[in-house]
Amino acid sequence: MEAGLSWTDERVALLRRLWEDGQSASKIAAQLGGVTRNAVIGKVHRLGLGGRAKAAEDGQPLARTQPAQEIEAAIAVVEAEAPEPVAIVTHRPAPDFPIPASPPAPAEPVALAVSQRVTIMDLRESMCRWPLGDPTTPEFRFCGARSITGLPYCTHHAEIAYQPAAERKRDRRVAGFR
DNA sequence: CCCTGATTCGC
DNA sequence: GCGAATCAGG
Repeated sequence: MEAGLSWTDERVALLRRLWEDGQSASKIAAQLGGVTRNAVIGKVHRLGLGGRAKAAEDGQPLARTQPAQEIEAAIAVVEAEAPEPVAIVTHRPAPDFPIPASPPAPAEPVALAVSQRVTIMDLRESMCRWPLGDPTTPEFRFCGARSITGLPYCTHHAEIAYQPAAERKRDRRVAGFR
């Protein structure tokens, strides 16, 4: 996949998604990889975009949790890839999702029996969509383990994403972003 | 000086 | 069509 970078349908779909989300050109460029912000801006104009929900110009990007954005971006790509409209899971993570930018722990001894790590290109409907790493880098991956049927996550990450309110209120969100 | 998008124009 | 260089602005 790291072959000839160009404006493939997938990359254009991701570009559209992120741009309309209010992401800056430089951030989009970083996320796409292999292109500069100028390239992104140029493409945006050629696509006839250009106007979007102003809010990120000098303020913050439109809210929404980070994971939600990555997941939506992934879904956008998956949709672009799919030959025909398949039933796509449009789950929204819990409001108080763990923060991706600063993982609880730097690294752990890899006790992960469930984690293949896949890029956006290899992510399939049956795979866990849990984001791993910094989405602004090319190293960004998804968990990729077998997801629970009907849910976007594997058993492990589903536990984190769907914490019962009862347990959650007593900060039981140790599992963090791994 | 950091960043933002907009425009131009050689390729 | 593409994107570096450049411009204008915060």
